[in-house]
Amino acid sequence: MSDSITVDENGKLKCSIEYTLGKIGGKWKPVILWHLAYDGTQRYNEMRRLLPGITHKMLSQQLKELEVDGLIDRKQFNEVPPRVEYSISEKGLTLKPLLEEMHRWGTEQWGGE
Amino acid sequence: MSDSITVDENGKLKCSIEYTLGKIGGKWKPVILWHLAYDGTQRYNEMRRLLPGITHKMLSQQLKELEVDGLIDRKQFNEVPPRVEYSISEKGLTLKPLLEEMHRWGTEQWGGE
DNA sequence: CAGGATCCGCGATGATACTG
DNA sequence: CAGTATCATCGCGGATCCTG
Repeated sequence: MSDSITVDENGKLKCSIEYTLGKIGGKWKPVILWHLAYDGTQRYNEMRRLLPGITHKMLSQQLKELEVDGLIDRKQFNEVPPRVEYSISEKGLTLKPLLEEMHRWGTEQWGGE
Repeated sequence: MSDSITVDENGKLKCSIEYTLGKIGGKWKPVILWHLAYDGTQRYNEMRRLLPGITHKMLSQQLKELEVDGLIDRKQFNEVPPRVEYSISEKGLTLKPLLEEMHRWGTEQWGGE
């Protein structure tokens, strides 16, 4: 059973795995989604604490992309001081099995080498 | 339920999801593993055909890393011309649920936006 | 055929300063 | 507090040539 391959608007070949990688690939997104899915709603600075090593720029950039892709929700309160809460979206919840598999495999293999 | 966080030898924080990303993260590895897992054993040049757009360097590099990590097997035949066959390993097979989830999610979401 | 070695550009990422 | 803007850097990945 091979994957179905198609061609995108730029002539680049894509398969559904590449599509998934495009949405949640990279160093931070799976971890961000994991925290929001299993630790629940978080404020911006709380996210920073959950992701040691991430920079301001990366965090806001990744959050923005995830929001644009509809995988997380952003709720802004117009208070002083400002407050913004991030949470997993309905669509983001469909990633739970994938995130769980990533977590399970990592936990299982860790140290087994 | 939060992920357990530990510290690696360099002082960098890692969780099991980051561990997984370290092993199969990146642009090519999941797709390579997918083909070997579902299309079966492939020769080097067959892999190239299955991965349109990948360069020589990237393919051999990724294959080498996957082999070192024990996720794929490399079988070399000392013939002329040379022949090398790559296949998914026992350990690599444990990634099947993860690969299937990546494939399933990508297929499901594709076009749904 | 199956790769290794080398050079190099650019996008991803980081550091820092600034703002509503 | 929750970002944005700007500049610097670093290494991923591509192009090319070479080899057993």
